[in-house]
Amino acid sequence: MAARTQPEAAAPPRPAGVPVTARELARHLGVSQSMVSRAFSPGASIAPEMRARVLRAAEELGYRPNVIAAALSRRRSSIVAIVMAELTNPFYPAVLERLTEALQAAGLQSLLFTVPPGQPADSCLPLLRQYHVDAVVITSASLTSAGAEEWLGDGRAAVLFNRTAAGPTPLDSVACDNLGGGRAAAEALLARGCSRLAFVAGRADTSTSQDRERGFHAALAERGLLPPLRVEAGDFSYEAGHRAARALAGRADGIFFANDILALGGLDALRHDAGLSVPEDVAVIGFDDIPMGAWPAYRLTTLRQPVAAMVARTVELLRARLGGTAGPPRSERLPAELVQRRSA
Amino acid sequence: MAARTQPEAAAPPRPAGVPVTARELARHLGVSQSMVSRAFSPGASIAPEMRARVLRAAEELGYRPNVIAAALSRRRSSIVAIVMAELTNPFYPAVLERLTEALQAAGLQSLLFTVPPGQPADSCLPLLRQYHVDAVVITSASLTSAGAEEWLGDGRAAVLFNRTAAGPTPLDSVACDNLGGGRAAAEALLARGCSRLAFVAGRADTSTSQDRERGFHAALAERGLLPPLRVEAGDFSYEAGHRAARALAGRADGIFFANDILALGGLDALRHDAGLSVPEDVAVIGFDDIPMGAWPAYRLTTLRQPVAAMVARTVELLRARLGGTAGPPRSERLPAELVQRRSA
DNA sequence: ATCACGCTTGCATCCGTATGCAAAAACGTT
DNA sequence: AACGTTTTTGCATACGGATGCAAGCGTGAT
Repeated sequence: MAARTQPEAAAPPRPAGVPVTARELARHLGVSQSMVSRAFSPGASIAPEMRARVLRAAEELGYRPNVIAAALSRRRSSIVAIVMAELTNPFYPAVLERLTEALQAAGLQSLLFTVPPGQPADSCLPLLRQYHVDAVVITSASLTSAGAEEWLGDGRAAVLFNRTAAGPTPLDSVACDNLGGGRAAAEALLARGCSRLAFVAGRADTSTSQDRERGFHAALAERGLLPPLRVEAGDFSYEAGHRAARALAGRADGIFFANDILALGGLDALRHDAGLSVPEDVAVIGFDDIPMGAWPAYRLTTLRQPVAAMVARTVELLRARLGGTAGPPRSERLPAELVQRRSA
Repeated sequence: MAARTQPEAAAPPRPAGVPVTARELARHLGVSQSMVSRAFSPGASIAPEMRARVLRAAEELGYRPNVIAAALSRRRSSIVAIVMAELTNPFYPAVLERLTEALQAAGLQSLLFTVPPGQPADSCLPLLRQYHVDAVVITSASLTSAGAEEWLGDGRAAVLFNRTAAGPTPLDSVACDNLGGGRAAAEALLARGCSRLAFVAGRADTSTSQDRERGFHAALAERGLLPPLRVEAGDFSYEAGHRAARALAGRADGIFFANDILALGGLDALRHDAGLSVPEDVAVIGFDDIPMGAWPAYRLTTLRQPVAAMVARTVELLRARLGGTAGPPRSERLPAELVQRRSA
């Protein structure tokens, strides 16, 4: 206690930019460095008054624990890797923004990795290991099962976002109910009286495209209808949607695109290239609900992914895993919501 | 050398997921841990054969230096923070993607921070300090001069991307020649024969909006023309552009929007709300060249920012600063290119 | 009053790598 | 062959905090 008022024995005025360390703070308070450490560890064995005293002094001296050192010692970095491809699809930046915010709010930081579209996220694993990230959120890409097993070795978590793994997997995943969304799309088109339906697939190897297609098919099959026409765009891009729609012009009166960016490309092709009017000649439905779909030039009917809820669930899952609350891998499916606009 | 063939004295089969350390690798080779460290430090004092031997063994055993430990020891993390706001403006995800790639290629990782639009990046500084990031790239946000001075204390670098600081500043910045772009916009509109020009500002406190406006004004002033009408959208968003254009409908025959996302909103307002045709009744020019501007629904004439070059320059600047190649702060200005499409 | 027990605290050590310094080895010179 | 240089190598320690363990303290029960 005396230490508070005693002048520090030759405390050198620290140069700006050199951070205060726990040891220095401890010396200043006349306590041990352990106490400083414990003051900042929730649940540690420390008297409430001591903690308050340390925290107050930390505030005064501008002490902040060095996360790097903590990571080394605790073998936990509080860093979450976000692996993304397709940042050019506007759906993902929105996800990224919210995810980063949610992680920051949970005391975690986001290290961003990008992979070329279509590649599995496996190529990032060595880097992730090097950076000792605690967890990884993989979105717009997937992980091979070999990669998954390699990763989930010890206490490290992984969540697939907007993707599901094929077959049994040890990975958690959060996505929206793509099957249900596909059905809803079919129902909406049928309700409009469309009779010649078509589906435009994105990348054929993605669970999103596959599930949406399966739901779409299932709804038709239940009504005893023929399966829809099918075009594979090959890619989740405006240009791919544009090409796909040109191939369908005149052959369908209701098109369900695997996502919005495809649908926007499709809409433009139908209107500007094929000279058709939407929704009179052909109805169009997309998936995601990206902002541009709502613009007057498009007024795209679509299925909205509950991004906020998906992000929240993702962070919850991560924290549970990191906290050691094990349990079997979970596959969360949040419902998609039909947003009726002009295009259908 | 003998160690290579001698069986390890009771080397426990390491559990999967626990990484090999430099010490273990060293023991395996019968050399000191320092040698392993030096084998991985370019320019360190080590015999070429020794380095080769260590690297080969590292490959075999799957050793990768622990970046966290290295960061602690060297007081350098090889992590660059990217501070962003406005991820919903499609220009920035594109920047982010390329920046991350370029940094990865330079052996740096990107830690992503988001700040609310309009806020200075200062609120991130404590976190940046905690994470001991080496450098920060600030885009779609700025830093107060107090924040800048605080940050540039010791060896830490900062680059403003697509922003310039007001007044003298110790910060490097990379942006495109917004003034020149503004002039080019004016010239293009005048060349079309527009006589009632208008400028739509974004956030008034951003250097991008200000410089583009100043260039636009300057070109008009040089020709002895009156200054343009001016509307302040208040925000770089589609909706803001929409509102601004409605206010201008009928009062201008050539509008320069501070960026593309504003211009797209404006275009839709002019066409769908005001019933005007573009470019017949009113010509429109944007800035950035986001992908959507090229879509058939818009065909927006715009000024293209040389993103790839800007990113490359940014990474160069960062590396120079981190390498200690000091020099006075630089302000890089890369030329914008007029992309002629239908809207003007 | 005595003892057992629980809560606080400090001590010592560890996390995995980098690096200054001194010892050792390799090389060139006269 | 002896000696001065220049490389290479190993040793020891620092980086900043976390944590198991034992010592110190205060409490209640007997």
